[in-house]
Amino acid sequence: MKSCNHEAEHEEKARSAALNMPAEEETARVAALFKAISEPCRLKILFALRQGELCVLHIVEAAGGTQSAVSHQLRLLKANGIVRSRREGQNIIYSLADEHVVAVLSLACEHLKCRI
Amino acid sequence: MKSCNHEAEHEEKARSAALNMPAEEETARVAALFKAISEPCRLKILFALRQGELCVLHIVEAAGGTQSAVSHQLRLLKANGIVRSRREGQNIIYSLADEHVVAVLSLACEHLKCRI
DNA sequence: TCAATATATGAATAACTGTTCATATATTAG
DNA sequence: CTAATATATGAACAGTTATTCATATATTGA
Repeated sequence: MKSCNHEAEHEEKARSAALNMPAEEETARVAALFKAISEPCRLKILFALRQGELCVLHIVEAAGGTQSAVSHQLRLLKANGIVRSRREGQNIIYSLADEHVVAVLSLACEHLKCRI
Repeated sequence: MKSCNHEAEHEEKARSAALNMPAEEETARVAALFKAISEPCRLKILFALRQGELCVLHIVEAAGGTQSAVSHQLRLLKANGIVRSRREGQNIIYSLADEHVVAVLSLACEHLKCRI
């Protein structure tokens, strides 16, 4: 495998890109955040939570799917610090974890021309 | 499965969330876009392309991995409208497809405090 | 304490995805 | 035309992930 022989300008870009490539760990962390909204099932859950905090059954109503499937996804989202939860009587109330998450969802909404 | 009996405010939110939930197809489309940057291997490729257009081997240099793996990922990215390509002699030159993609990557960079 | 409700979770399965290896295609130089 | 270079791609495999089913736990009301 040999480096292709474009104009030097391109070589320059390649070097620059390699140099500026973020650290492995950072890349993985951001990738994980985006992964949360890269599956429709989770994206819907997070969209629902943009309305404000919701209990599990209300999330199920809004986002669809079975209680079990939603619960599994919520656990995953929580494990990745994307949602948080608190108990209120019989219910567990979920909400978006931080502004980081809100910002990413806002961008998604812009792309969707979302009216939320 | 019965609707939980929170305050009416919560019921309201659930209805609103269900009502404002984007269409299945739109959700899938956005999910696909974010999916592209939800795996380190692709995220690196896209970061490299923020420098400007690059041929495959230069992408390999910058993002790592084998030529074959990168080529497979490029095909996937192109199929999803995230990168585009043009031939220039022996080389195929790739670039980010549109401002949509640039915006998403910028957000990722902000989260990373990326200096690109 | 007992029944009902809300939520979580382990195990199994099915579907999906990334990588590798070998090979094919396309372009250019000689 | 031939050799070398650049890129693409099919098949196989491994790893990951979403869903389902059954069941467990926790809370409340009677």
